[in-house]
Formats: sequence, C-alpha cells, structure tokens
Amino acid sequence: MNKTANRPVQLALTTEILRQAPLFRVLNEREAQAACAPFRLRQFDKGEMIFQHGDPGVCLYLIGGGRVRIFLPSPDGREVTLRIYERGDIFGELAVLDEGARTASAQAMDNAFVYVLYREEFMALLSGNFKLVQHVIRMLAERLRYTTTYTEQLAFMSMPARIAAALLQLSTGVNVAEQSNVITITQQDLANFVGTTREWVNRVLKDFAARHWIKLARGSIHILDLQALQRAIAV
Amino acid sequence: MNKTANRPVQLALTTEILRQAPLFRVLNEREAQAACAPFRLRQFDKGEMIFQHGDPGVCLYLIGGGRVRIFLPSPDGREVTLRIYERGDIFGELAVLDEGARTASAQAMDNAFVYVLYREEFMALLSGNFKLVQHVIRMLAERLRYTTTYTEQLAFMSMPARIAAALLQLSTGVNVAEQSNVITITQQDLANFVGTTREWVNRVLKDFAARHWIKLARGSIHILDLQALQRAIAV
DNA sequence: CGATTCATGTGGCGCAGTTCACAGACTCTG
DNA sequence: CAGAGTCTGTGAACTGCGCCACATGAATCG
Repeated sequence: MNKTANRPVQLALTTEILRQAPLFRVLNEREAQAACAPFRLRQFDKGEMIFQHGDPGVCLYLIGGGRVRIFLPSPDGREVTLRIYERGDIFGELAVLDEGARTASAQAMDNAFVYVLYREEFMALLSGNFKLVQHVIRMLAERLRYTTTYTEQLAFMSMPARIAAALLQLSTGVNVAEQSNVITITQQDLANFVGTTREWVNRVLKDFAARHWIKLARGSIHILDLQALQRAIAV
Repeated sequence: MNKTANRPVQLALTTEILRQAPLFRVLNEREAQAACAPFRLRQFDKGEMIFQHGDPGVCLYLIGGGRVRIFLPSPDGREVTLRIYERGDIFGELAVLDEGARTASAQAMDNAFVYVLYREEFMALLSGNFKLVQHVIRMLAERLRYTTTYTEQLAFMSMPARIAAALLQLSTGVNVAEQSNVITITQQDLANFVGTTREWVNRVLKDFAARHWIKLARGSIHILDLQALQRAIAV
C-alpha cells in the first residue's frame, strides 16, 4: 500500500471541523476561530499507534479524518476495543483533565490525520469560557455513562447479544440515514471489539446470516434486519 | 435485628465530614459552612435501596456513616458490585451533573446515614465557585479512570485473578495500617462483587486458603500473604 | 433448648466460549 | 502469473464457570 497516497493536504484546523466536535459545539464562530489556533496537525498511517496505555497524557486529539480505535491491551496479547472514533470526535482528553497516564491505547485504523491540543492550551481555553467548562463536565458525565453501559454488557450479555449490540453501535457511527447499512470491519477487529475470538465471531455471524439478519462480505457486514438484531440483544 | 438501635443522633452536616469528601476538600472553613446548609440527612437500614438503576437522578449523596454498595443489576437477578463507598465519600453525582437516569443501583450495606444534595442546590454551589468546578472535573476524570480499569478486569482477568484483586481492593478500603488484615464480607457478597456465583468463589477461596494466602472464617477473610495475592492478579 | 435461618463446603452436569489446526478464498505485490 | 499475506470458514478437543442439589456447622430466636 502506498502510504502517502490519498493524504489530505489540508493543514490548519477549520472551525467547521472544530464545531463538529460535541465538546466545542457551544462556541460561536469567533470563539471557535480563537480556539482553532493552538491545535497542531499530526498524521498517522494505518495501524500506527497514537498513544499507548501507560504513556503520560499531555494532549487531547480531534480527528480531522480517518478512524481511531481506542482499546485495552492485555498482557497475553488479547485486547478489547472500547470505542471507535471518527472525524469530528475528540479523544484522549481524560489524561489532560486529570494529568494522569493514558488508561487505554489509541491506534489509527486508517491513514488518519488528527489535531492535537496540549494541556496548557486547553486549560487556557477552559479558564476563559464557562460555557466550555459546563460542556466538559457534561461530556465527562456522558462518557462515564457510556462506560458503565459497556461494563454492563461485558458483565451480563452473551456473546451473540454483545455482537448484535456491537453491530448496531458500529452501524450508527458513520452512516446517518441509509437503507443498505454497511459496516466496514474485519471479523478479527469485531472480535477485539467485543472481547472474544475471531472464530467465535465467525460462528455467530454465520448464524445471524443464516437468519437473514445480516449479509457477510470480505471486510464488511451488511445489516439487513435491524429490528431482529435489536431483539437479539435482549438474549 | 432492632432496626432503630445504634442509630446516630447526629443531624446537621458538619464541615468536618464535608471536607473529608475529596470533592469539597478545596473549600475553606467559611465556604464549607455555607455548603453544608443545603444538605439534608436521610437514614437507611441495612439492605435498603437508596436508588435504583433507571431512576431519575435528582440528588447526590455524601456518606455520614455506614457503607454503600453501588451495583449493576441484571434482568435474571445476577448483579455486579461496582464499588463500595464509605464515610466521606460522595456518590450519585453523575445523574445530577447530566440530568440523566441512574446507571446503577445503590444499597446500604449497614445501617447508614447519608446527606443528600439536590441538583439546583449543587449547581448553585458550582456556579459560585470555580475551584469547585475544577474539582468536579478532576473527580469525574478520576472516576472514569476507575471505571475503565474495572472494565479491564471484567474483560480479561480469570475468576481467581478477579477475586484476588477484589480482596486486595476491599482490604485497602477501611483498614489503614494493619498487620492482621481482615475483610468483613460474606462469600455471597464477594461473588456479587466480582460477578460470579457463591460456589465458585468458595472453590477459589478454598484454593487460596490451601496455599496459605488467606484464612477463612464465617463472614470474614483474613489476608495472610498480600504479595501472593498481588502476583495472582497477573494470572 | 430445639428450631429455624444463614453461611460455608462439595460433587457433578452441562454448555458457552476458547484453543488448535487447517483449508479455501480473495487481494496485493513483484 | 506466481507467491505471499490477509481474511474467512469450520471441525474437534478442551475448560472455566454457571447451575442444581444437598450436607454440615454456626448463629439467632421464640
């Protein structure tokens, strides 16, 4: 693969992207313009690590393009993907807020370009804007909620249910309003996402496919019956 | 059991307790005194529910005495204890900050008395004190960190490892500096804590006891070899 | 002081999920 | 087009853990 092909030439962060991030949506155009300045562009190749579990956290990231996978590595090589972020999403802000180490690892799933913002700059933005502070609190609360739900899934749901939940979650990510709902993910990545083996994911997916809930292709999954998947979560 | 016996007669919240809470530690005596006013005392019997998963969250809680267990219930009656809070700890603040429903349930583990603070009062405190805002952010970040670690444990660790981790965590809770480290908990409660069955906990504990890592008694567990338990987590 | 209740101890069955092993199919490279 | 790498598909053995069943001892209560 030609690693430099298809690279965006875009450099500076625009308010258009900034205000896609829920965190910064509250800013008006003028505030957004000011907030853009301290961000710096960084590019990552597909598969490249952005940061690792245990690293000191000194900056947060805003995705300009590509997808980024947040995951927990385990000593024995297994891993669980906690979340997949896309253009406009912000991640890595936790370590910035409490000055701790990274709790998870981040890896580029595609050739990605992200904008980084260092702690001091972010704090400066915060101290000057109470609206932003309120939003940070709300965002943290929302994320905490998400994590608890995720924990719930890990603790109680069977693998088919977890896989169905993952499919629905992934399908609502990129695509906004589409009939032929396609998820671009390998079965191995899906296995990591729900914390199981590729083989087991394959068996479950084949079962779903036999029920005509989904259609399998190499590297992607077509969702045919959303309701059925939703019902499957309850199992 | 006499439900009204051993009840503290204490009524009003004192700054001494308030400032034990990490969240309010930043307040000086005068600020703390003002912050105490809106708190109201409520008492719960051992085993009583304080709030339930799904309830609308309208207030946060500060523990004046007793222990409170935060747990996730599952449809089929199983449950996982997420955390145990004690005197000086605050819980239930999440739903207050983002006005959502409770993500978990809270139950009094002993006869407990807690101070409740309603959303409007809390927001009033927040808006008037930026130090407090910073602390809320930091506390949320810390809690997110904890939850992620916990998820990690659920996802990867074997039952013996999870049980060892739980023992260590519980032992560092109440007791500060003790040689004969005793945890007061039933095997059933421990099973709920790590999300498994009592039988399985019993087998694992017996195994630990056979290795002289712990000593079992009715309703309590004596930790004999802390290092061994720490090593066991890695398995 | 029996009786009832609560906590611990143990065996066995069953199955969801893991591990290993290997095979076919697609895709990108030289 | 050959060969290497990647993704998918599938069988079979193995196991961690849930679930049922029941026994025993400690605490509590009338």
